[in-house]
Amino acid sequence: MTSKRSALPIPRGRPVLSDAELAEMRRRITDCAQRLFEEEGYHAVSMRRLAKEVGCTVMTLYRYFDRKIDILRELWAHVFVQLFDHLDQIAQQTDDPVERLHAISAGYLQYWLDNRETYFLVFMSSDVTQSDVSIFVDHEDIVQRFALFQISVIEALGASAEETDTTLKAQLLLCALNGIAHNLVTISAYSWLSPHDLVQSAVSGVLKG
Amino acid sequence: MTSKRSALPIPRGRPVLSDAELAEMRRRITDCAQRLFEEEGYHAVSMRRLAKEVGCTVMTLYRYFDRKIDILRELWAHVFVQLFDHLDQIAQQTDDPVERLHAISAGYLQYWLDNRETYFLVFMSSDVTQSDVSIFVDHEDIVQRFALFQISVIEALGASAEETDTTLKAQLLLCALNGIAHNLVTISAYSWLSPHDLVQSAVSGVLKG
DNA sequence: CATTTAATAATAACGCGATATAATTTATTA
DNA sequence: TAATAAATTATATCGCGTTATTATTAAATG
Repeated sequence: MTSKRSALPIPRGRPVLSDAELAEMRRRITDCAQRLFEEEGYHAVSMRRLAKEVGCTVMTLYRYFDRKIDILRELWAHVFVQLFDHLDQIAQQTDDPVERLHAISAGYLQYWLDNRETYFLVFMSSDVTQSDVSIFVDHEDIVQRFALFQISVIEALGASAEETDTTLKAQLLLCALNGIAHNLVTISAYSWLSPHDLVQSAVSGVLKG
Repeated sequence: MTSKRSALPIPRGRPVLSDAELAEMRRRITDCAQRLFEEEGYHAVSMRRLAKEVGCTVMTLYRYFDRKIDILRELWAHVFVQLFDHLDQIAQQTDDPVERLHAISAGYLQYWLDNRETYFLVFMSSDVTQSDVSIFVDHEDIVQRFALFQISVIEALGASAEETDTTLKAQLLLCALNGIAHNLVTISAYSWLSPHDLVQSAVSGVLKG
């Protein structure tokens, strides 16, 4: 069936933006935003300024994004793609499963320590008032890539792995890594032990605990 | 020696605010701010509004605090005092060191899960631009109270404890707990396993890893 | 081409955090 | 009490995110 039963409303006037057109303009905006945010920081770049750089009005920005923070959220996907591409590369460089788990864990943490600004943008820029912001809701494909950790945990545990066990261990490892990153980045004045030792200990705890 | 060698500048006019006066006014402001922030949220309360409630002008607020966020930072100390008073109470309820470590760890996490808004205020309200904000720099007394975790780790490990080892383990445990809290609070839409299991696993990993 | 409808621009406005400046009040000394 | 210097007020300003309104432009149809 290609035709509907009831009469279709005859299209008049300028048509609504196609998905492609919509995506293209959103891409133009986020590309520009990414460059500016990285160069000058999220808060330093105003919507007025971004509009000028994109070559449109502020109102047009608000047609494609409800809020400024939504433009940033769009960039988070880019960040995680880059991060996990990097981790995949690391994972390929060793055949020993335990060593591999250590390597990607260390790589994950190092990424955030090497990109503090990005960490702030991803994990600390949500508005306090909108409490229930969940970062990954709109990006199922990104969530999928976190499976790398559970897979690596399973392989590192070998035959001794149980189903629910590995989910728990993988989630805990991720929480621990995020916690280490968060503390080292935000409470930088405190005399933390080396990231290397903390990661090593976290992985060991997951494997032996 | 009570007198200085060079001539003291003769004090004329209204004297500078004493430390006590300064502290009192700061206290008046933070008391009022705490009430308002808890009732309506940090961003919902403007400096103009806060000034009106305190009974002064906006300019006076800015005399006692450089920025709005500094008023909030002052409240963080209150939060941690309350939290650790609670944890001390928990710690007293059991004699078994391992059980005690589990209990305070669970209590620490539960506090943040029960006070999500507070968690946001403490851990997620720093401005992205001022990257190097370290939360605890000004509150050495608060830092001290985190020693509860290392002490508990040492007691739980018993004779097998080594010096540097316990520092590492205590730091890792705190990172893991903060990571769990952060993930569960901010990425609430994801299907995390239960906080109880995550904490239990984190503590086990620290003790056995 | 005329009509229609969506996209965009242009403009103004609101409350916000923050800053600057000029009164005015307050608490001290001579 | 007069002079003085700090605290405070009053007021204006700035750029910000965001919203609203109105005019203009662009792309389709008949």
